[in-house]
Amino acid sequence: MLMQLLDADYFLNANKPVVRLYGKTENGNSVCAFYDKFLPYFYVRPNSKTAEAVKNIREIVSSEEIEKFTPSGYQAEPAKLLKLTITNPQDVPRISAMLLDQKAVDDIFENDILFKYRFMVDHSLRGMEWVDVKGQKTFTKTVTCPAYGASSISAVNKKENAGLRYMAFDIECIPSDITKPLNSKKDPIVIIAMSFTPRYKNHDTLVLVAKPASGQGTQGFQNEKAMLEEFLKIISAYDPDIITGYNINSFDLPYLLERLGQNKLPKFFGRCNDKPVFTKTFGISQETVIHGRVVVDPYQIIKRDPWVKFYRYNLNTIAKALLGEEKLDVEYSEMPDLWKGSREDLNRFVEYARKDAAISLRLVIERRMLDKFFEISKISGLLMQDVFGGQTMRIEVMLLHEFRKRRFVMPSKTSRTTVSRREKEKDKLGLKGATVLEPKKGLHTEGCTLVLDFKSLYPNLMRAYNISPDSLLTGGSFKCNIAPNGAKFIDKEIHEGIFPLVLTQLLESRESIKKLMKTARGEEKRILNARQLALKDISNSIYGYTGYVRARLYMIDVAGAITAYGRENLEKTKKTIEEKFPVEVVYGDTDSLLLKTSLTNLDEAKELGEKISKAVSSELGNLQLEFQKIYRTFLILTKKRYAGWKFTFDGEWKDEIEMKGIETIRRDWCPLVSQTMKEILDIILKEGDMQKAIATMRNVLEKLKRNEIPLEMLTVIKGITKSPENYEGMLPHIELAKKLAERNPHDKPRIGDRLGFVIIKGNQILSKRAEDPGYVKKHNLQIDSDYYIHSQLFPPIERILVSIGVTKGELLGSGHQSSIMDIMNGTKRRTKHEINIDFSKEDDKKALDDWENFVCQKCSKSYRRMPLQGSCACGGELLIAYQGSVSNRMVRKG
DNA sequence: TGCGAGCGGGG
DNA sequence: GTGTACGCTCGCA
Repeated sequence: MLMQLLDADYFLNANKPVVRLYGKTENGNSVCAFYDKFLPYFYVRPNSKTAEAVKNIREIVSSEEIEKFTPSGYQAEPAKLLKLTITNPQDVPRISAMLLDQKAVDDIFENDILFKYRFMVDHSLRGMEWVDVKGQKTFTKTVTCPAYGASSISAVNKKENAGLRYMAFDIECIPSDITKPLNSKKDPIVIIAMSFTPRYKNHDTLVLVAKPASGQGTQGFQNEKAMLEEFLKIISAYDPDIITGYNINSFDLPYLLERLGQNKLPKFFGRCNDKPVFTKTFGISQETVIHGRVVVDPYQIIKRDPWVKFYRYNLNTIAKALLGEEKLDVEYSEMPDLWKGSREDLNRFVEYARKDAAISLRLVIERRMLDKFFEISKISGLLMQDVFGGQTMRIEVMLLHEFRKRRFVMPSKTSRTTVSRREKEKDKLGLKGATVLEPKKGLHTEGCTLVLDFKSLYPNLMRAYNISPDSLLTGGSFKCNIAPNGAKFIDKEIHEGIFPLVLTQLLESRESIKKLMKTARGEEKRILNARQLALKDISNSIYGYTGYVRARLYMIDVAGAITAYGRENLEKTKKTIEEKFPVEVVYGDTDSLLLKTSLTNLDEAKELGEKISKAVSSELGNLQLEFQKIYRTFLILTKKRYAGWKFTFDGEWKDEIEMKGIETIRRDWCPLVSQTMKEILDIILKEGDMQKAIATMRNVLEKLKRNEIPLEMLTVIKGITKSPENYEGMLPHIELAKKLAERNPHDKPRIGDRLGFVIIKGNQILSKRAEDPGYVKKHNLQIDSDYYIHSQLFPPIERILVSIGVTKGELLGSGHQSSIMDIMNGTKRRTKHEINIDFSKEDDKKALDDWENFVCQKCSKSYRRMPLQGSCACGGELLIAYQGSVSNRMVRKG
């Protein structure tokens, strides 16, 4: 039997593990294979006490001498290790802790590989790949699908995907006390909406209601319990592979589990009957495991995508942006009334829920949200349930496959103490990051600016210089490459490192897929594209992994060698280009160079860009510098903050204003700021008319002073998430909510309401001066124009205007000295309301940026973002340093 | 400037 | 589940 591998787990039978592989046959049927001939094991580096200790631990059923390479530095000979086999996977942590405590081993390896992955790696099985199962049909009640007792299990090469069944669902709940947030222990689910692809019994959607109701695709029930029972029945009957819904991981699924418990209903709706569905909580994010199915949360996928950023991530914003579709308009605070109201009210509530479920499913299906993750699963070997996490697990499971093939062992997960030691060391010694060339600041309008960048720079550097944990030389004299940071890597003729080897496979595979894509069409082309994106993601993440303190293969010298070669390469290339071509390098960052030309003709500029690309690439040999695009005009404020009027050629020229590190939309900016900023940038870049830009700004300031800006343009909207007394600090919209409640005790703002506010003049602190725009209009109150000028408009726009040499005098120019003088004098006062531009949202586009921070060369002060002046407060030059972690906590100096 | 609390999405 | 993990922004000292 052939099946595509969807999920895996194991259960214990007489204290021995039985692996279960859940899959889909070619016909799209669900099946499960059982395999009981595989036991957990791990490796130790033995010492004089080992033999005795092993003898005394009865759980160890066998001990085998074995030769394996360890990946910390180049080793000519394998190490002599012991492979210890036990029976119950759950005993492994205890037994390895015991061996370590007794100092009965010198080292331990692979003692924390999840059992399902231990099995999969040893059988060369990867998630979403095909598996050949030889064996007999077996009768069991532990799984809900046909089961096979397998005598052998092996990987099969097959490209097609089996058809999958998708179900999205969305629950609606009513709080019993509308002044308090929802409480899953008390507040019932009243509606469950579902959406299916393919259809379920001729239904695209189905809505269950916990009170009598009727209608097309609507089913009423006596109470919550009866409705939940039907929901479980539908899941069982439809048997979805993918369960999805917006934010289901941290809302709908945990809430549903709690309600099932409260109603004394079973929590079994996966494909096995012996393990309930459960939610794991870590920090803030939650994840629900439904054995044998895949939980997909489009919210988490969209939010974590480094390539696409939205300013909000609620379903309405996302659906509008990705589907051109909006939610039905129902406020949380209306829901209790709709639930208790007329038939029409209830119907509106039902249709609201139905649409949410339908939109969530459309996001996943129409936006092909899973294509890339299916490929990541196949490439890394992770099961679908785990591909939505971070890069670390992907890399480690992928490497585990490669390690096994090449007789290497994987170090164990980094202990807490080692993590903090690495953090301290890194903090002290630092890790130099990439070069960011000093920008030729200001506006470049005369000639075109060419943008060129190195293709897969870090992966290719690793290949070119054989940079890898297992090729790093720690002693001995061998033929080697010496990196600019002093690290030595053995010549690849003697030993090719595992990282370069894996990267070569990934990059070559990507190149051949890109070739296939040229002639492919439709579905086939889409899958190829998803695969090349997945390959790119994984190859780009390997460098970051080597400097991530929690990585099993953390090697600071390896990470340092990569960036050192990168810096050397960028400087060299800059020199070469400036010597050979009539261009000036105006900026460059890590792997990119921006070259200013004297050419005003796009076609000529393109020709020059391609010529430079060819010349540099052929000189460098193993690295390719590609011509990307043209900025007809280019404005750079500081390192990492710039905007350009971009032109790309794809049969014809296309143009667009492109911004990096400059944001025009932020949640805490009123629409006036976004609009003015866009207008000014457009004028500067497309018209190059400074006077017009200044006049535009001045015009807005004056209108503000004269109260001529419509209130909508000044309104910031924020939602109330809990009752006012539960807010600790002072927030404008909460203060406003209190005021509104006092004014109108019969219609207080409720949890879930969204309040728009403007800031009015007065002597109280800012938050107390938040006011309802309608109230302001009615009572003809004065808005606080100083606030809007100082705290909203001026900070971002002043940075742009000043960078292009607009002097303060010029802004003062016309006859409004006194008022605008106030603004200028206010620059020092501004710190209080200063709004930092956050470029991380835009500039996260490169995965690499997640790993960077900025360290002063002179005083070693570190910054998470490039300061606005482009240098340290002490005046020293800032180097991009390597953060090597996703948490900003670790960046901070002690 | 540094720290700690609180929020996001969902109802 | 051979677990144990966010990242950013704001107010306040």
